[in-house]
Amino acid sequence: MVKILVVEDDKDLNRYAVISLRNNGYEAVSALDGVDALGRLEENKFDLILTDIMMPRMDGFELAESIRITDKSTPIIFMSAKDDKPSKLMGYSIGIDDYVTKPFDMDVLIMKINAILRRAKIENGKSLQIGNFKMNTEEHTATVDNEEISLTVREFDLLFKLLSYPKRTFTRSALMEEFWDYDSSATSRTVDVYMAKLREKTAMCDGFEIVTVHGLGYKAVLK
Amino acid sequence: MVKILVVEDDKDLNRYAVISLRNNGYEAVSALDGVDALGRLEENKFDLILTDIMMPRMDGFELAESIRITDKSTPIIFMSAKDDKPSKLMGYSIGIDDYVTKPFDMDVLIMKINAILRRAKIENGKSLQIGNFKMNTEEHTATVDNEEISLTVREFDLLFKLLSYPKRTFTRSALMEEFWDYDSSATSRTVDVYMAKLREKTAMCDGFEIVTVHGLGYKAVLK
DNA sequence: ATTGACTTTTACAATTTGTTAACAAATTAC
DNA sequence: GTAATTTGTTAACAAATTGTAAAAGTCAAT
Repeated sequence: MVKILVVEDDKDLNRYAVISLRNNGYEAVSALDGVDALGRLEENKFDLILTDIMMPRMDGFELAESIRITDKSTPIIFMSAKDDKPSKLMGYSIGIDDYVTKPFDMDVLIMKINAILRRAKIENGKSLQIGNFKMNTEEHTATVDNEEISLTVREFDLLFKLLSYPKRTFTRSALMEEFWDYDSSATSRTVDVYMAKLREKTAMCDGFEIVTVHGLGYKAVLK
Repeated sequence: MVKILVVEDDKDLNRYAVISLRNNGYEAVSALDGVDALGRLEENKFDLILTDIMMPRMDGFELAESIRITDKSTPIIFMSAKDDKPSKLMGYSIGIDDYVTKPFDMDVLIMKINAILRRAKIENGKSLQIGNFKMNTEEHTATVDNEEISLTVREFDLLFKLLSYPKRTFTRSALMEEFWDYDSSATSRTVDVYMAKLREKTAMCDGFEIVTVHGLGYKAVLK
């Protein structure tokens, strides 16, 4: 599930944005100003940040700058009543991804978010087909030659991730960071066990193969 | 040099965009309509496409759709006098990255382009090509004439480092400090063994050579 | 409480990689 | 030119990583 942080001091607008995002299949969390937002960011990892510019305590510029110090990649979209050029240029120079002026159309904003997430390669679940193998995140199903194979949640997540980025190598720790609880004490060897299970379960797949990158991790390779 | 294709039938605006982009350090090529654009795209690879919507022969929607059939990744920005919502939604659903309405401010457009290109680059890992040899850190692959050669993590790291700074000499201790654990007790002679292995594995490469700098260390030299 | 599905750990074998030592070859210092 | 030093190369051994099966742990549903 894609997580979006909505930072906006106008409670009505905040609520409207959060609800619209949820209706569009996103997980949305609200924050009322920059300071509040930084707190949320410490607790959770978000896939995108949608923030107002003018806010009490800490404004959008300061927030974006503060985020970009440590995090160069999480997409940031500014929303503001200000349609002035200096604000836009300022935002872009800090490293934001887009800018919408209030009042904005929610449908267009959703599309912008989709476009940016697609570019950032954080897609909101979908289906995937490689050779005779299909996966669907909404139904949580996986089939080989239209024959369903049962995968546990972990297996599903890991396989979907690997297949979403074929050829790209993932370290065990990267995978665990993504799919295991922050405080999980599981050994990284656990990943190996899952890979063995996945290899067994996907043995009949003709389109890909799970390859070990010795000393690093695993990757899916198309064939 | 980043190459941008400007597709716009209004010759004055086309020229203005091309010149502005060039002034901002981009290489810009102009096309007058969708058909013309597809022709340019066959000749050349572009890093971004900036296109009008309403054009004779083939409009922006058809062009974007046609591009997205084979190419899911090159960023596309629509520019149009139409500020209507259906056009925007239509564009985003085809898979464009952004939308600017005419008359647009060139400075803001430049910033948008920068933001999108930054995002598009973060997406693909660092890669490197020298002659018939390619390396990709994300995939952790190395190929000579598109034939994959297997490198261990150490070999990969060392080679990538040398090739990232051709002609620059690295001492054994500098390399070990970078790629070995700080408490590693390995002799610096170990590096020599790696260089021997790398020379053997990259013997077929026509673009570079690993050269010993007697008394100092090693460097990659382009040829 | 028991079952059953799933997750995690453990242990050991198999495999791959890293390191060293030895000697040959090349380079430099004298 | 010769000795001293540095580098190239190889192969053997040590160390680390990975595969796998089985045991143990967890947790929710009955």
